[in-house]
Amino acid sequence: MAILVSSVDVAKLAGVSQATVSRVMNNPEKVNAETFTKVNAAIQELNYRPNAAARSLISRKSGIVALLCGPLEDPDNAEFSARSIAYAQEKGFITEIHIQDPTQPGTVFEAISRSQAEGILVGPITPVGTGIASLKNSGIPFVFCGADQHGEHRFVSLDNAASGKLAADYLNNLSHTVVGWVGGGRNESHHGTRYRGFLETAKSQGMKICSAAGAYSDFDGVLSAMMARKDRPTAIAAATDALAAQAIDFLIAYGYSIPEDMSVLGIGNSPQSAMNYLSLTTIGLPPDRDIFKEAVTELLALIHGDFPNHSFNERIEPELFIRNSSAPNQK
Amino acid sequence: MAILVSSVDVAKLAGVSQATVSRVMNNPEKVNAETFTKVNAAIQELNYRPNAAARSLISRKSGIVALLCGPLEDPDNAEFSARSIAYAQEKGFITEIHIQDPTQPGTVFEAISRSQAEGILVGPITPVGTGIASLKNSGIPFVFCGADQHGEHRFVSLDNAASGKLAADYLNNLSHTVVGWVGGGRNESHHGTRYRGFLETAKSQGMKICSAAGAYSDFDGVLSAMMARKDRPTAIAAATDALAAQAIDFLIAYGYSIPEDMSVLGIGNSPQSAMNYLSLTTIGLPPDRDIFKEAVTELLALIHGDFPNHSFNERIEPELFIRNSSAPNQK
DNA sequence: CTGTTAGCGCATTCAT
DNA sequence: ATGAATGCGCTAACAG
Repeated sequence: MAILVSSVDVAKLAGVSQATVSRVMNNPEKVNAETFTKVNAAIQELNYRPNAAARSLISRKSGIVALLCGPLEDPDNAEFSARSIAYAQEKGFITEIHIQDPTQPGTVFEAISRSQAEGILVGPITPVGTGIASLKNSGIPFVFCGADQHGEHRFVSLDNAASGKLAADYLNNLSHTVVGWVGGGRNESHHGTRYRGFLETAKSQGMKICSAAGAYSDFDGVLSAMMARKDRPTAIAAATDALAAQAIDFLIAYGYSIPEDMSVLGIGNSPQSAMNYLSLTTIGLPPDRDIFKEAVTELLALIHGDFPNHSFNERIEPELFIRNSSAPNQK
Repeated sequence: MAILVSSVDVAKLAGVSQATVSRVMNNPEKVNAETFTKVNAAIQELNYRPNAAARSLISRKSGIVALLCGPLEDPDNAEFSARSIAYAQEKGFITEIHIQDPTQPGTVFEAISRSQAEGILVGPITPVGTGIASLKNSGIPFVFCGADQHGEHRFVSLDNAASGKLAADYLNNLSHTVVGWVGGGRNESHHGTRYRGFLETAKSQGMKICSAAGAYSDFDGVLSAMMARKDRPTAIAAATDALAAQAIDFLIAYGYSIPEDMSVLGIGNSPQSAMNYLSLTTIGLPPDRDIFKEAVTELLALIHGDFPNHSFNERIEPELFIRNSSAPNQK
């Protein structure tokens, strides 16, 4: 923010009042043609740029929306921000990003509550009660997108519990009776919800579950422990496609063939999962649903004061995308 | 930005002057203990948050750095922003992102020049002369990271020309004489530089080059055209790992085995390339170099007014990472 | 059509 | 230690 020249400087050089400079910037039609060119010349000469802070101090609008999500190294977070930013920018908003530190999930809420943002888009995060309360108290409108929603807030998301159920049902249909789960240890709310949906259904069908509290950091150790068991699983379901991909990476390194030796199932239907070198069977949104666009649209409507009272609770039924990482149990 | 309550409101409730409220926020040690608690109580009660716009209007500091890069669907851009944002946030800065629309590469520079940002980090983009000039004129300090640098600006980047040369040399050593190139048609400056380095070296070694102006959108058509030739290549080099991965995806779909039928080589040494299901031979930075951290550090030093005159021109020698997507030519 | 005036919310003198 | 006054750069009445 290097403001070297103010509208007063321009006014002096152009020999007009500061208000006229302001008019040239905002209401050009309400100013005489020759003064307009005169002022514009001064603007060019001094390379004048209006101070955004002063503007928003008056208008109470910053033109900024805030994004809140986990580290962008996680492909789910990357996709969330990529898509949301694109839509917001399309609508004329600048986006500022706040990354939640998994080791201190609470701190980010303070900064975001103090920000100049006109609205907040909450992506996949580790929920913190006081943090959500802080958001609410800030008075800034917010919408959840992708993560599970806690409390009575607006949200749009894949039905995570149903996705877990679908994963269990699918593996059960393939006759897998001992199955692993990867991702249960992560704090993101939607991971847990997916796991609970999976666990519940799998248990009700008499399947045996090896759960692994897998973080990205110690993935190999976690999966080693799972596969070292005498009754090792014949299939692994993961909370996300990225975790499923990591599982495949591990299994290849340890000599397994996919899907002959092991079936692997993801959740998310990420672009990556469709690539032929991965070809991951996964569970995700119907292709015609774009939750990122829907979330941004809702948030901007809130910012503009439209439909302040209409409800926005979109929990979307998942679909199964069968590819080459899964097969019937051979044993 | 929903400011419901100002420092004046707090002052009234606490029975003090507005200046005292300000002191409580910024110089707590310079205020009596009991007035401090009294004011704090009022702050809590009214849920007061200082207005960031008013603050930066006075201090001329926004605590914001701007990022400029291409669409985050490109993994290179995603990595750039992921890493940069993390470092900036670590240092107490909020990051706002500006995405360059490849179809209108010039427009983004206007918005970014007007932003409140204290500094700009320029990532992989399509360079536009007037845009760069606009950045310079804004008076906001900026640093290039990853992309090729144009003019006498501060930058840190892989040596893109040398990377292209290294790619050609490596394929030549593997006895490939007819080789394809993917990515030459993209506008990002570093893609072009990689291509020129590749082309020059390949030609000097008598190799035959099939260049494909590949965009992400019509990738299949472009690669089909290349592989339909009678003298189809035995190896393909790509401007980025992501393009190389797409090439592999295509080749698998068309029945090729990697590397038996075709060698594929990327540039970037992305995290993805090391995964066993891809195992992409690639060219990238030495593992001990972190250009994102270096760029952010340099930018913050500029913002803080440190070393205003020291040079920052880091063009880094590439390394070769041999994995399983490449093999000697069998023909 | 243009100039004058009055704040937006806050930090910072200067008095007291 | 605290209050009154000033101004950051700008927009929005209000006069003329």
